[in-house]
Amino acid sequence: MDLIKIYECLCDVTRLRLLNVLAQGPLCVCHFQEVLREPQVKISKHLGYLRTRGLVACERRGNWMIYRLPEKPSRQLRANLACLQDCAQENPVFRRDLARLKKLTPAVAVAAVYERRDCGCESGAC
Amino acid sequence: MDLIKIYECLCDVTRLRLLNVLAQGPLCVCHFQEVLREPQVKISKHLGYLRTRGLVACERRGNWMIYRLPEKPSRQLRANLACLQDCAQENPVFRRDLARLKKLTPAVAVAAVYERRDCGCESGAC
DNA sequence: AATCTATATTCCTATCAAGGAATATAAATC
DNA sequence: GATTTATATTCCTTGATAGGAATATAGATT
Repeated sequence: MDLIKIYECLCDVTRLRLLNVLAQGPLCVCHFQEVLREPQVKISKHLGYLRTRGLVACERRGNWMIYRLPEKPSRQLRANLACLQDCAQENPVFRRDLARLKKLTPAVAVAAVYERRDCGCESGAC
Repeated sequence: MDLIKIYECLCDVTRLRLLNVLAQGPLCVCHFQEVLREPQVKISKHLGYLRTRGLVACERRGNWMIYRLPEKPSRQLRANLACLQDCAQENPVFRRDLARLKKLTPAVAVAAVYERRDCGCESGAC
């Protein structure tokens, strides 16, 4: 049952945080590391988990791997992501992540990161 | 994090089915067995799992144990139960369960089962 | 080609959950 | 009090997952 797969993805804090951040727009792994303050393995593994189950998509750009929410999520996924957004509002952990996300690109709107055609990393290579 | 606990409860088919049925009103274990067509251990264990995590409450009435959704669910639980209801609509498994539930008390509205002050079992003892 | 950077994978260990068989408990009935 | 009915718990095995250390890969840079 698809629904189960979705819930399995949602029952880990790290994955919830990833999805919550992704709701603001695509992001590369190195930025997730900064935003969540979690080790690379952990971030990468959980993103992989979400990817194999269709909750996120990704695309390589240079060295960077850009993750995003799927373009056409199923009704069930859409409903649950919306519910998560609702529930995450009041939670300090999620709010802190979003605060750090905004700091990542000072003076630049969060959503604009990828319109600049790089991932925001220093080298500007991507 | 409370939210995680909720999602952990939701990532098992049997528990989803139990919650879906409970959304129609309280029910005793023996009726869950009939509705889900699953063995007693399985039903009882999953209800216990849900109970210890606060997703259902229960009350003994004679030999029967009546389970119900909590009277004052948290905002997060409310949101997720509503989301589940939404998602379950289109799923044949859930629909079949509800169909069996209705058959349990022929000529009686489902919600009326407990207003009759018994659990609907033959002996009428509860 | 050697190196660097970003990301993924492998290997390990520990924990948890599911399912079933068997048994225990608790209340009702005889 | 013995039995029956409804439900819970224990014990067992099996499979899944999380986390981290170490290593591999893939692309960019020099």
